[in-house]
Amino acid sequence: MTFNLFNMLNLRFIQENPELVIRKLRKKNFDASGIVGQIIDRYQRKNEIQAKADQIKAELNKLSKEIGLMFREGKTDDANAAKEQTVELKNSVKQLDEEFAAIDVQVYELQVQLPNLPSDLVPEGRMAEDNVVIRTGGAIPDLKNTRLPHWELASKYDLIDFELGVKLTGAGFPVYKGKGARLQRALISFFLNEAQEAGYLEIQPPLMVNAASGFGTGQLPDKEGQMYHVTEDDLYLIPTAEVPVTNLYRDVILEAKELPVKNTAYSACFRREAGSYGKDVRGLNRLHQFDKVEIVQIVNPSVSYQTLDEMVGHVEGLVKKLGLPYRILRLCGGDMSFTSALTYDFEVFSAAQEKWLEVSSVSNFESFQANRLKLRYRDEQTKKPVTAHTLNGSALALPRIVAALLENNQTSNGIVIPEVLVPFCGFNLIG
RNA sequence: GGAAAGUUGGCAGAGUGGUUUAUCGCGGCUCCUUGCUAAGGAGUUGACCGGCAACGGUCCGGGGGUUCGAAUCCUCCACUUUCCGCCA
Repeated sequence: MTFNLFNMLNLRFIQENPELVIRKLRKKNFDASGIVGQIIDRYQRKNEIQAKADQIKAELNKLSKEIGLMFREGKTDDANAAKEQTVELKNSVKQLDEEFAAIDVQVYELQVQLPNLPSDLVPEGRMAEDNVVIRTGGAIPDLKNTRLPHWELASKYDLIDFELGVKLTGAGFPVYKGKGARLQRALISFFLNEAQEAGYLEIQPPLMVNAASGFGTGQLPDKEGQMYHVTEDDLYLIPTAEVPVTNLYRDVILEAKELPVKNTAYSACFRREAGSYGKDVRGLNRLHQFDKVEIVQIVNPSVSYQTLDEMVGHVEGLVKKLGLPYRILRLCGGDMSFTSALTYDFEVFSAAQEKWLEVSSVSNFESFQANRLKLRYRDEQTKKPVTAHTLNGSALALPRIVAALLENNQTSNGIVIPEVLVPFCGFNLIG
């Protein structure tokens, strides 16, 4: 579920802690030594230019005011003489402003190249194999040799029609039918109810967003190719509800007492998955359109790691209630997303494919996203705006959950529906 | 799709070239009053950048321009609202 974002570290923090930034990013296998040095150099130059420009602007402002007074008092000659003085100052300001704008772009371009700093809890490592399993739960069922993969079960019980989806749209857009469709609806309701009970406010967001929103969460400009783009109206289909929900708080200063903000949203998610064809795309394993319930929190920085644990606990509760065998991984430096400070992935075991499937990714972004979003809260003591911490996680994404449910719960009588879902879908067996 | 009007601080809403340092109000905050009492009075009130600070600079939808000086004039763009048309 990881979807790379593209936000940024605070400049002043980099300036004050260059060694720390370099050391921490080494864990993400990122050599920041060059960029950090350049940023500090450019940033310093930028500040020098601003100081100079500000000083000249102050003089100009003062002069303009005086000229106004002279005209009013009829001292036309004095005024015209003063006018001539402004010419040179204006030229200097123009030159400095241009230089400032250019260097500002340079700093920004360097700044956005730096990934978020990983938390100290992040394990060393380069790839998925280096992720650390921190917890496992549930029992892997002992299925007979007659076990079927979910795409065959979907066809056998007429739950999901992949070919019809191809006819209507294309690969990766399945059609859910009958009990297959009702199971989808039941899962969505179950996940939303659980989130509501955990204190999350339910949001029903637009499924299309404008470029400003795509930019706010960082899909743009870097990941443009991953989103479906409606060029006629310049809108993007959302790849996750995280985009509209997080953007609710773009350019917002919250009151301290409003924290924590806890939002949940169901949405269809659309991903082009460009370049990811090949293995692991069979059946429900990787789709262009899928359903997901997302949870998002905006919190005071002092409690964000506590919140992360709470969110992991929430997701763990869901997979437990569904009776699926699962494991929780703490992602290593090399496997984390660009924006995350600490990420836990949830995987469920799909017993016919005999594979662990990622069904959730829960991350603390600390202030990395909030910096880009200009999402702040007003500190109760100082009354000044402070960058908030943001976290989000899938709770949960449906397709792989369905895959695992179908495969793990198959019996000679049919597919047994987990008890928690029965009130939502109205049946306990697909037979 | 056609036409018109708009976009100013948390909200509302003035401001058509120079004490605008953006009016007044509401809301918020602080204090006072507690015989105007489901009230009254006084004061205060944004963000961003630089600076230890004093302070300076920037911001009136966005970009460009005119001017000694722009919320105000010119220009391009975006968005919103209303009416007409269409329509779940």
